[in-house]
Formats: sequence, structure tokens, C-alpha cells
Amino acid sequence: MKNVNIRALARELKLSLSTVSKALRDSYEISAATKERVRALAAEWNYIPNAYASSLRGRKSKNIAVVLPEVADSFFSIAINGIEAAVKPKGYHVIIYLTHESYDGEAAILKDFQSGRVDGVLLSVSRETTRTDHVQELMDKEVPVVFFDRVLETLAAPKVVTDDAESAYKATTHLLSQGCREIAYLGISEDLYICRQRMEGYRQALRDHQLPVQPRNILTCAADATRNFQLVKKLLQRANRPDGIVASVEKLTTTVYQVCQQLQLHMPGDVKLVCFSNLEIATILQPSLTTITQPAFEMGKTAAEMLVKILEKKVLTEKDIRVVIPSELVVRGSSGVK
Amino acid sequence: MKNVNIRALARELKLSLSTVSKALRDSYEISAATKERVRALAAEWNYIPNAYASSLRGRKSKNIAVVLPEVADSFFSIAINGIEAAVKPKGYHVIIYLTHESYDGEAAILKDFQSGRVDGVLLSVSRETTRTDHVQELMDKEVPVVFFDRVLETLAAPKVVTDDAESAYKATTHLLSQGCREIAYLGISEDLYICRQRMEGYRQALRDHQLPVQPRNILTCAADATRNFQLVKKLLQRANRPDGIVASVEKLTTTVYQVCQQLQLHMPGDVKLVCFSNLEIATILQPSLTTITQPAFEMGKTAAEMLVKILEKKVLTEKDIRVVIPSELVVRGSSGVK
DNA sequence: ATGAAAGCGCTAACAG
DNA sequence: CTGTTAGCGCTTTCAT
Repeated sequence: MKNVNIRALARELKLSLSTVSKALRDSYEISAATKERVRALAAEWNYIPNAYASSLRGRKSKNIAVVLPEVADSFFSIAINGIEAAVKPKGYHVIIYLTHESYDGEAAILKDFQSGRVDGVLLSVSRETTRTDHVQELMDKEVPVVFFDRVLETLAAPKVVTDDAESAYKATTHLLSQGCREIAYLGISEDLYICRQRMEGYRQALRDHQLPVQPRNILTCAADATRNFQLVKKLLQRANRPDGIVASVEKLTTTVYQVCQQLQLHMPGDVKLVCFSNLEIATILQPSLTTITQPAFEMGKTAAEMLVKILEKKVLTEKDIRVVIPSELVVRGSSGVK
Repeated sequence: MKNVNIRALARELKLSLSTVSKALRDSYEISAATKERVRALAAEWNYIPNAYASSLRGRKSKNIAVVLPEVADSFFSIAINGIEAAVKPKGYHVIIYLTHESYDGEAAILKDFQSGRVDGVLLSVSRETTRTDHVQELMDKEVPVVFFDRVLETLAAPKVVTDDAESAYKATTHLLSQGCREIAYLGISEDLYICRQRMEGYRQALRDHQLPVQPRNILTCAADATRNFQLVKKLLQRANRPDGIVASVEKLTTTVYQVCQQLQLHMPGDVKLVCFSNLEIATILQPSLTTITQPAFEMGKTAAEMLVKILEKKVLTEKDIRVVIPSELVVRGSSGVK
């Protein structure tokens, strides 16, 4: 790469390596005059410290990893901004890794972190992830992990989540109050904790209204878009088709609208819909989409702040602290309110 | 971090450091038996090489940077997948950096790459970027840069782009053939090369149809969503308001639909719209959105493949090679076709 | 086929 | 206040 290193600066200035190093790090041991000389030459020569050398030496990289299922999802893309906002001022670099909803991908990525590449990890697990050992192993190597959104509940690591069960409860109750009696729940995984929580909220709402929880109304849309389309289509072609849908994930918005279009079902007349989503375009859909809007930015920011705190050894003594930031039900046209 | 290093393995196996190192790298100098012993213990002890030590020594990191304006945009999020697809098999890591459309952010990020943190860079410049020196400086330090989509035309670096001018030409011609006579063009920057190209295509189409290019019909929507909304609203409130719009960027879709909604303008009756966009939801909008769909995945993949080739020294002798992958005009409801 | 030793660039403990 | 020195963990000559 480049050859301006501390040694070169030292030689030029007729100083020792360590003096230059200390001067650059603004050590109290170095005289103001010397510091000035060093800084001047460093600037002039455009000296950039070698990241690997400092990391090797100091055993910290100032890199934090963000491990996500995907980035084509407004929740995650907004969360990234929150994360960046929190760590940039602290001088950390954000490295984004994508699992593409694959457990193997996730495990391979975390494995790699054992090489010391990153100082800490922000993790939102894949849809497939049921095991915890890959994360545990990393934590055993003293790499701090903070979960956000899609957490592994049983691990003793900090977690930042939203009130999934309550939100789904609210959404379902809202649909009930709009007159729905056959409400379906669309999940993307049977294992994902947040999906289970959301489903739980949905079930509880039904129970609290003396309505039966029908297995036929609970779908897992874990496949590709075309298969999800078929699944939802079948659902909405049923004789006793649902008159309300709670969709647990943004992706399913398109699916439901498309199916309704094809089946000539009218929203909100024939079917009402609430979707967990941070999509900006919720307002321009016809009808506009009633959403549960998650605090994506805040969740990312909070998780990142916790991680930085841990890295800076203002250690959280409670390893399994859990922060809940509530979501908001934003009522729009798709649930029948003009 | 962790303490299983080569030294520990060597000690345990009663071998020298170098023998272990060579064995792990499958050197021809080492006997099969020894290799086996080494590998076995390495596996058992879960040895993971220290990334910084190897990088420091070998002056390569196996990291490539992807520098983007933002990630909440389907073009970029899909492009990332193409990039990953290309480099994962080669053992490279993808590190995503976000400029948030800021030149300063971009410059700071590239500056940091001079530390050797990454072996090469895939770059799509910010809306604000007019200067080239920050990139030139990096290239001078022998860090290979490959542009994709948003290129700096004057730099002698490989570029992967789509046929921006032609696509805009096609879009405009399409609107003309649908009967539009007062067509507006919405850009996001006056400097961005691709925006200029798209605008050029638009102008050329008008000229070829003996229509005047009206400055009043060319807007730069470079600000936040609310201000863009105002701008577009003003445009569509004009006495001689446009009957067609070519929007150069996905973000503006929402804006245009919202304005039409508020002004009670009917698409495609009152206004027709074509948008550069890879949005999946194009089909569920009312009316469905006519798009110019860019080959996002292929562009990312191609750019990444070029970069890898350069890194592996199958050098491209032509530094300023330029690959053009065409976009596709997908006609839907918003331009008046059912 | 194996090992000794130098060194990538930087930091920090220890001396002066 | 400045300098000497010993590594961080790994790869790579150059011996043996």
C-alpha cells in the first residue's frame, strides 16, 4: 500500500519511533513543540496509520459488525442508520454482514469473527436460526454480542426489542373492532422468537374476545415470493376466507395486495390488513396501509450504544438486560378507516 | 480475544512455528503426516488465524469496501446481493459504507481506506460529489477502485453502468407516444453524471419529436422528502401543468403519488409517470408503476468481478474499461397502459 | 522435511 | 521529555 509510516516520520524528524507515536496520540509525555513538529510532517506527508498494525498490537479493531438477514427491508435499512448515528461519534466502523436468512451463512460469519476482525457484534438472527451455539461460542471468546429485534431469547446477552406481542395484540384488537371475525396471521418462521411473540399477541387478542384460534388461519410464509403468493391466494380463496389479516413482516405487504388484486378482493371491504412495516410507501398504496411501525432507528441506535458501552468497559453488569421500545399502530385505509 | 495461536499449536505438537504455519497453508514442503497432525489439532482447538496479523504481514486484507449513498433504495440493496454473490466464492469480505449522500462523508471514508483496511473499493458516489480528488488520491495509493452506477466519468477507473441516456430516451418517447406533450424530468442532482445522462436522454427525445425543452419542466429534487413534495406539488399545480413525468430515482415515486393524491390528480388520466426504480411494489401501486428497471444485481456482480480480477492481478490493462448493462422499460398502468 | 530468525507497523513498559 | 526495546501473530526466506 503505502510507505509513510511512523519509522519514516521519525527518521525525517530525527526522533525515535516512540516519540512520534506518542506525539500522534497526544501523549502528555511529549512537549507541545515536538507534537507540533510531528503533526505538521504527518499532515504534510499525509500519514495514515496502518489499521492492522494498531489492531494487532492493541487487540482491538474499532470495527463493529452488524449481522442482518437482509438489507432490502426498511426496518433493517433504517436500523443501520441508527447504528451508524450511535457509533460514528465514538470512532467505530460499521461493517454490515448479510445472512440472507440462512443459518449456515450466519454461523460462518460469526465464526469468522473469532479472528478478532471486529470488537463487537450487533445481531438480528436469520429466519432459520434455531440453535444458539454459534453465538454462544463467540460470546465465550469474549466478543460482546448485542441482539436487536430478532433475538435469541435464551442467551444471556443484552437485547433491544420492540413490544411484539402487545403490538400484534393491538393490531388484532383493532381489526376486531373494525368488525373482523375471521382473522389470519401471516408469519415467516415458526422458530423466530419475535414471530412467535407476535403470534402470541394475535392469539391472546382472539381469546380475549372469545374467538377461537383457528390453525387454518395461521400461515408461515417462509419461502420465495411466488410460493408465498400461492399460499396467501389459497387462504383468500377459501369458502370461509379471512376478513382480516395481520402480516408479521413488511415483505408480505406486496403479496397480500397482489393476491387481492388478482382475486378482485376489495380492501378494506372484503379483507382488512395490518402489516408490521416501516415502508414509506404505506401512504400511497390503495388503500393506504395500516401499519405497526417499529422504532427502527431507535432500536438500532440503542443497541449500538449498549455495545459501545460494553466495549468501553463501562460494563453492564447485567448481561441479559432487555430494552423494550414500543411500536406504534398507525391506522390507515387498509383496515377500513378513511 | 483468544489465545489459540500458531505458537500454541507448535508447542503442543513439538513443531516449529514455521512448520505449523506452512502446514496450515498446505505448503508442498510439509509431509502429509505432519499436515494431518497439525490440521487435526487446529480443528480440535478451534484455531482461527488472527486476521490482523496475516493482513499486516501479507499487506492484504481480503476485505473489499462497497461505498454507497444509502441502502434504503432497492437498486443498492439488490446490487449488494450481486456483489456478495461475486466475491463470497473468492473468499472476500464485503464491508458496506454509507455516505448518506454527503461528499464529506464519502471523502472521510475513502481517506480511511488508505490505512490498508480494504484491498479494493466498489464505489457509487454521493449526490453531492463533484470533485474527484478524494478518489484519485486513493487510486494513487494503489487501492483499486471500480465504479458502478454513479460513476465519476473523468477518472481512469473501470466503470459499470447502465444505459442511462437511452433508457430515459425510451421512457420519454414512450410518454410521447402515450400522448404527453408537456413532460417533466425530475432529477436529484445537477452534478451526478447519471442524472445528467438521463436528462440528456430526455432532452434528446423531446428534440427528436420537435418539442421544446422547457427549463420549467426540469426539477432537481435534492432535498428532504417534505421539500421535494412541495417542489413537485408546485409543478403539478401550474396552469400548464405537465401531463407526463420522468422521475430519475426511486425515492421520487412516493412523492409523485402523494402529490397526485393530494391534488386529486388522476394517474394516468391527468399525469403519466415513468420512474427509474427496482421497487417490487411497482405492481401493487394504483395505478401500477411504469418503471425503468435497472439490472441492479448484474451491475453489482459485474463490478465486483472486475475488482476481484484486478486484485488477483489478472490485471485489466485498460484501466478505464466501461461496461454498459442495459435497463428495461417495464410498461404498466401509470403511463396509461392497462 | 523441518526449523531459526527477521520483520510487517505500531504501542507501551521501562529507562534515562 | 525522549529513547530503547520487546513484542502483537503471522509468513517467509534461508539454513539445516
